[in-house]
Amino acid sequence: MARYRVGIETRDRILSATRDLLATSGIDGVTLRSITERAGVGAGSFYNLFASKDEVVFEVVRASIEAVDPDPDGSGTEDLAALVDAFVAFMTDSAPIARIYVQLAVGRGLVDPAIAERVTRAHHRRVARFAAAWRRHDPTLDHHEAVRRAECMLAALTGLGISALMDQEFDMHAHARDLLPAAGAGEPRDGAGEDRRR
Amino acid sequence: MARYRVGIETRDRILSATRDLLATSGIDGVTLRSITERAGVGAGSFYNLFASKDEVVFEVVRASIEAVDPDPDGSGTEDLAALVDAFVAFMTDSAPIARIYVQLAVGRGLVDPAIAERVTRAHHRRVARFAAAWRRHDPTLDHHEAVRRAECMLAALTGLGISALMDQEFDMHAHARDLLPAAGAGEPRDGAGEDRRR
DNA sequence: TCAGAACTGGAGCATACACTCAATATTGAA
DNA sequence: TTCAATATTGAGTGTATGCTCCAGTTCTGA
Repeated sequence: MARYRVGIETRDRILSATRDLLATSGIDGVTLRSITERAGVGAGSFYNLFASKDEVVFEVVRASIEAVDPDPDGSGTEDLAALVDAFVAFMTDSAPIARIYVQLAVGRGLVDPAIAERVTRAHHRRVARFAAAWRRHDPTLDHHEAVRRAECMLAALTGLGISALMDQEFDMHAHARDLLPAAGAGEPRDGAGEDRRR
Repeated sequence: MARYRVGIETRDRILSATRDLLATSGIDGVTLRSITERAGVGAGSFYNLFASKDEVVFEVVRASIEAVDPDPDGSGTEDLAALVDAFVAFMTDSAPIARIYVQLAVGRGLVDPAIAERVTRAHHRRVARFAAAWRRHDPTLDHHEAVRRAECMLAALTGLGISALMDQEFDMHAHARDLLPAAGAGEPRDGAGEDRRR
């Protein structure tokens, strides 16, 4: 059944109230009451427009993550530094959204198989992008080694991101830079093989 | 106040019931009711022995972490490999409890300041231990550089641990080994920049 | 103009949860 | 044996949640 104009406006108000609450109070700050109060709407109106509370939360998070994708077109030419910078930018510049994302991915992904599935798929896409960038950086790497380095790099970035979300003083950017291979060399500074400098 | 023998036994039953529930049903499966039912104890007895539900959950997680500590007495002689192995052992061998730990630390630590405080304190202790091990490994490192390496290493381990919890196929041990400095060398294989040695 | 679809608020439902308390029983040192 | 300290019980309290229901209002297009 087609929506009337007022219905669409109400829907937008609810989405925007949810977005604000997620940013300011985290995932636990979002209750049906807080949403409807902030949106200035009754519970009945809410359920006239959304099937459940989760539906509106997922919709907001989905839209927010899409909004900060560094390469939504998938042009596939970005280098390692750009990928790392994009990750750092998401974690630091979009901290409130990043916080929600991490809470959903880790806090609920470890419990809810449906969420785990979504998170794992996104993770594998990211690993593939990092691995491709590794091979552009050093064409002698075989596939497995590139994937391995990508996984280690992403793991380190994830851990650093969590540190940054926990501790406002933490300089994620400085730490993340050290994960990159030394400038001009074909060798990584991070977790690869032997000590090549001797 | 000293406990009577029966009180200590009841306490043990509660701890063990909580541990079982955490392992089998995850953090959401642990309610006061489920704990007391499984332990065969009234709610009042529970609160005679523990201040809150959280307290008993934290205690179980703390004990599980301590159980894999390579140097419980704090003699300060453990090397990097032992620390890394302990972290990996906790994440893989005690996966159910590790899952709880990560959910608590990340899922709730990003929201609840009291939990954030605990997590941050534990994190700093861990950084200090890793940094000390770095300096034992390579006495020429200055304090800051050792801390930096410790932070990067722990961040990477955290990220790898999350991957391992999400994906049962993920070989955390293999990845974690690559974070260690090459055997016999004073140089790290991981994210330590060469530029700092000039 | 107006039928009927879409929308509205908010009281109230069912449920779940952590936690309290006052009465009663058990323990163990002296 | 005494008795203060400790342990135990479980119905009850207070609070919070997501969601339903529905009588009344507003909107829209034919």
